[in-house]
Amino acid sequence: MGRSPCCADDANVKKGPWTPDEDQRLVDYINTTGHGSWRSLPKQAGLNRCGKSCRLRWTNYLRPDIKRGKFSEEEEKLIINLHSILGNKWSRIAAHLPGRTHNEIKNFWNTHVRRKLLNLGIDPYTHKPRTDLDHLLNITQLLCVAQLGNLTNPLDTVFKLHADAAQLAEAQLLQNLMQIMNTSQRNPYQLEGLVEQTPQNIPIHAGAVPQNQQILSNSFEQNENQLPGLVSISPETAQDSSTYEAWEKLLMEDEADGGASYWKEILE
DNA sequence: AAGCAAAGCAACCGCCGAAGT
DNA sequence: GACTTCGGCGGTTGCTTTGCT
Repeated sequence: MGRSPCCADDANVKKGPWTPDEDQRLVDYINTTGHGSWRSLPKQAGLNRCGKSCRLRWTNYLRPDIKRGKFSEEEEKLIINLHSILGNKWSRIAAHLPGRTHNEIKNFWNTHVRRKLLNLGIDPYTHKPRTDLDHLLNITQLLCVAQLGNLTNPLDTVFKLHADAAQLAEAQLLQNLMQIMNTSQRNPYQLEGLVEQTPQNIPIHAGAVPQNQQILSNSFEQNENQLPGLVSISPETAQDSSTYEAWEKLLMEDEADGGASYWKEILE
């Protein structure tokens, strides 16, 4: 059924940023009489705004119990943990962070946490290591640099660092490839074998802590010290069979370049 | 100093479910 | 039961600020 757009009947209502005067009017009104019906509030408070806009302004900005300023590390960890359980249920996450609004948390997630996890190679949707092509390409770039270093001056200590990084990346890549092959043995181009377990699919029972609740609390350390398991790529980065096509291309190019295939060697 | 791009954030939009009629 | 109203939520937009060249 849905509902008609808020205040569609009144095209004259003001939109955009709130002025300090409007804020004051809204705060004064709510402090003296309470918000009551949001739809009728603007008229009674002398505001040329729609009720929805007033509610949003109050709940996201003017409420006296709102905590403003930077998120602490504890808050960040809590958000990541809760997101791994609840998914994009911002209001439910906000309920666990006193003084924080769902809008604030959502923005914080989209601007800080999401990028941070992506940089760490963690899929912000599944909270597990990424296997999408972009991420893998970063690893291959790292490998290329390391290979180049070995060719120009194999004894140089600087390049030893590259080599170490390359070993790590290679191992991770190898594991990912192995798992891709294992999960799609019948047809290497088939993605159905990859089981996607999104946070939304995980049932939440009172008192029962889902197994993956602990994932994020130590995923940073996990990412540093051990090779993570494989998960499917996130919806936003999903490239279906193109990922495999890219791999096929890489293998073919590799073979064409040097006779003895470097990638084939790794795979074998 | 100017121009541009990226990041940050407030606010809007449209949908959903609950409650009321 | 059908319909309307309302509050709430998540996704998205677009303006402002910041950082870089």
